[in-house]
Amino acid sequence: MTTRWLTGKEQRAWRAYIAATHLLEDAIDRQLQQDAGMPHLYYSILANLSEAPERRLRMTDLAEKSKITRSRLTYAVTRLEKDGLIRREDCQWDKRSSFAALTDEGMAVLERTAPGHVETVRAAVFDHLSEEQVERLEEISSAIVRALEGEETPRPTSDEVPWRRRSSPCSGSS
Amino acid sequence: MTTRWLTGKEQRAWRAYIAATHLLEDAIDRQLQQDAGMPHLYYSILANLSEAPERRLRMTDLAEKSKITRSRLTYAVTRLEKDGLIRREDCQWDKRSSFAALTDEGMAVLERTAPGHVETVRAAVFDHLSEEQVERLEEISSAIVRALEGEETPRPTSDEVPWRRRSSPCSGSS
DNA sequence: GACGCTTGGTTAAAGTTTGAAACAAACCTA
DNA sequence: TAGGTTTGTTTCAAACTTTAACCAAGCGTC
Repeated sequence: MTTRWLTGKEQRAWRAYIAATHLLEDAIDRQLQQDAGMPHLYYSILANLSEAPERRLRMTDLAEKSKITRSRLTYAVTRLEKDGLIRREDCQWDKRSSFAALTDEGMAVLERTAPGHVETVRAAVFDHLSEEQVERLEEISSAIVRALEGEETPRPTSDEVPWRRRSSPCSGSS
Repeated sequence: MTTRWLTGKEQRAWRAYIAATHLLEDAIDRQLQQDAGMPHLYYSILANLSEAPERRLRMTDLAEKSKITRSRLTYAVTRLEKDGLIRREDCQWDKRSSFAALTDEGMAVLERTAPGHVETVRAAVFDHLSEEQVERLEEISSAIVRALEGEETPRPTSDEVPWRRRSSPCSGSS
């Protein structure tokens, strides 16, 4: 099968995209490291928790929301726990599970540093985009996410299991 | 100064963008690790070299093209040199500099694995975008790059030095 | 209710990245 | 041309990521 190479237009778009994402991640990491003492990933872990019911999530759910592996999350949470920004809690319903819960101090850090973070994102991205471009960015990004979330396990080989992950059982109400 | 928070639209775009870039980098890393035995960054270092005159670049220029720090590049080149895909060469004109040059074996690896890489990029991105969206993606990405390359050194504090990096002196002709 | 499979989470070791500091060659200037 | 500065690169330690086990708790079933 002959390769479907990228067209000139696609190639330009691809290179610009790669450059943009790398520069952007670097810039955000630098800013957050400076102002919050942690890289972007760790910041968004805290942010994810802050939006969850009771400001806590099971490790697996948090990993999924953060799009990272569980082991990577374990390391991050250990570090953030040492810093006093996160607390681990046991799950009553499922003795295997454990929660990561945002502490008050963690919430405080988040509130203190959010403005600077938003400002960085604005300065790097949204201040330079028209409303129409913002919409396109969302469309394009979503298309990529769909394409990549669709495949998940590359080859189930036999029957296509239309398996749905059950929604987390014990992140329920008060 | 009151924070200019992201609008709902911007927030959706931002989250989709973050998710897309992370999933995409992961997918590409997995594929290249599998097929070429190296992560995306290392692959694009080789790719950058393959397009340079004489298939070689000074370390600093290569770092700049690859949008990474020099120390990160040093590590990567050391590894790729061990693998026999890159060779270091001294610079005659400036004894401080050194070149990284793509070996024939490196070129071969690139040629062998490029089709699979392109296929992955297509499957994740371009197969799902209209021509118009590709153009927007390029526009948007370029805007971000401009925003971030513009600032470089955050605060020259005193006078705005409109300093231009001189183009690499010894990546010239044969 | 013991076997086996799956899920939730951690650990250990190897690999990579970062950021600051070290070095050496090149440059500038009095 | 001696002294200080800039530039190109590397080195080192600490932080982070990955990969492949590992353990323990739930689940299914015979």
